[in-house]
This record gives sequence, C-alpha cells and structure tokens, in this order.
Amino acid sequence: MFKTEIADCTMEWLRCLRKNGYRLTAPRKAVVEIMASSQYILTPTDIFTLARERYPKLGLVTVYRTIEKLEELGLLQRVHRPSDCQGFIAAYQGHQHMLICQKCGLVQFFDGDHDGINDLMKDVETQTGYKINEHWLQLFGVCKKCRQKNN
Amino acid sequence: MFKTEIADCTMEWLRCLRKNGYRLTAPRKAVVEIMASSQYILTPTDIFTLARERYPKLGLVTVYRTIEKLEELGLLQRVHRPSDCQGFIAAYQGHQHMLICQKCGLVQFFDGDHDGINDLMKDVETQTGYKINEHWLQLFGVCKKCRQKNN
DNA sequence: TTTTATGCAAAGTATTTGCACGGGA
DNA sequence: TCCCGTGCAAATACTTTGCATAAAA
Repeated sequence: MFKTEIADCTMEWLRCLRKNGYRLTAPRKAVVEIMASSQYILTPTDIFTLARERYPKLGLVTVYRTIEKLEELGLLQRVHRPSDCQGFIAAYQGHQHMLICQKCGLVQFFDGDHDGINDLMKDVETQTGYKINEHWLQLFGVCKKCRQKNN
Repeated sequence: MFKTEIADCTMEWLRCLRKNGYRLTAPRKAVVEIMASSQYILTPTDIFTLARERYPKLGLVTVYRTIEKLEELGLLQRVHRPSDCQGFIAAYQGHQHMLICQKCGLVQFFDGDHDGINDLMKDVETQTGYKINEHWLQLFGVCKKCRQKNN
C-alpha cells in the first residue's frame, strides 16, 4: 500500500522528456534533478532557488515552463494545501494520495483504492444520483521524526 | 448522511456578524445574501458581480474583506479544484465534504465520518507512524440533472 | 543549419494596503 | 458623536507573453 522507497527518477524523467520531443537543456536538467528526487512540496520559487545552485543562469520563467511540461507528462503534480496551492511534487504511478507532515512538509504517498473509499463513493453515488469520476483524498498530520523531536 | 435542504442562512449569518462586533452594513448584507443561499462555488469576482445587482456601489475590495470575515467566523470555506482555488461556498456545521458537479458546479455536502475513511486513516497511521490531524476528501462527478440533460 | 528553448522585460491577473470620506450604532 | 467600514487608487504578488538571442540536434 505504501511507497517508501525514495527513488531518484531523474534519468527516467529526462528520457521521458526526450521521448516526447523536448530537448534536454541544462536548465531543464537542473529543474528535473531537484524535482525528481524531492520528497517535499516545492513552489516555483523554491525550485528556482534550489535549481539555481546547479545552474545559476536559470530564469524563473523557465521554471514555470518546465513545470508545465512535467505536469503535462504526468511526472509532476500540483498539491493543494489550506494556505496555498502553488506547490508541486513528483507524481507517482497509479492513483496516489498524499499524507503531508504539517511540521516539516515531508510527503508520504499511499494509494486510494482502499475498500472504505470505494464503499463510500458507491454510497454517495446511490444517494445523490451523481456519477462520480474523480476523488481527492489528502491527509495532514505530523510525521514520526517530528513527533519524536518536540512535544 | 446528506444535507439536501437548501437553507437560506442569511439571517443567521447577519446575527453572527453582529454578535462578533461587526456592523451590519449594506455591502456586507449584499455579500451575505449571495453566499448564504448559494449552492454553487463562487469566486470573489462572481460574488462582486452578483452582489452588485443588489448594491451597485459595492467595491471588489469590500468583497475580499467580507469573505475574510465570514471565513474567520467559519461561515464560508474556500474550495480547491484542479484548475482554481479561489472559489468559496457556505460552510456547513461539523465535518463536511463536497461532491462537485463538473458540468454545472452544483455542490452537495456529505459528512466524512464514514467507517471506511476512519479505517483507512487508522491503517495509514499505523503503517507510517504519522499522527493524522486532518483529512480532505472531495468528490467530482456529474449531477443527476446534468446526466439527464445531455449525453 | 534548423528549430526549439532561454532569459529579460513587459503585460496580465489576483489580492492587499493606505487613506480620506461616509454611514452604522 | 464616535469609530468602524467603504471605495478608490496604488502597491504587491504571482504568472504569462513577446521577442531577440543562445543552444540542442
């Protein structure tokens, strides 16, 4: 049920970009290197700052444009949180949901094809007459490490 | 499990504002009248346009400021959707979740204290070591009316 | 060599803030 | 009357677009 391995998919992402007709440029590589290995939700500005350490000439606009492409290819997904919705994180295969640490921002994925959810959706369909096409489930909490650290 | 009644909470909201030390002004009333009875997700601009029909001198800034207060008082909640997160809708008592029609935007509420969800959260807590504090569950689909109308 | 990608600057959106005036209580 | 609330204008953020240059293939 859980994806705990921290795979660095940089090579895979670069291959995917090339396969889809995109050129492999230094700025793109810098952004991909950051995002393909991060377990944290990053905003375009965060990405810009981090990727600049690898490629100082990088412009913020290129970050936006690269995010757009990676999202199109299903490699990156936008994350919605109560306070902001500009965060991005690597998208995992299949139907995945997130558990987000409210202290450190660490993200853990779990899949949503749990019987409970399916039962709930069936109930809701029957009772409302809606045809349900999509569901969003996101959990917020405090991770193991943060719980041990303080209070 | 479902809240199907379409209660117009205008009076209740106005009472709540006054109880919390806010003045009952014409612009605020116009915004409250729109939001307290809407079953649809509205953006600040939508609210502005609609409330202007009732109070033409209304400024967009006042809409933002009123939304802020209503949100603070727990009367209004922000709704996140794949494409945008600037929508608002009346917040219902207790732990509520939304089922949103992808065609017409009609929103139906249901409560999330379903056994399935609780079981899932317990599983996730055990397996990850996280302490879960909050969950977001939102369903997207097509409502009865829209399904009957076209295709 | 050809064509895509980049970075800068400028233009759009969305939202917030400063401030003098107006209207609720 | 007193003070909060309002609308305007300006400021701030965030994101997208136009365009000449740079670099991938």
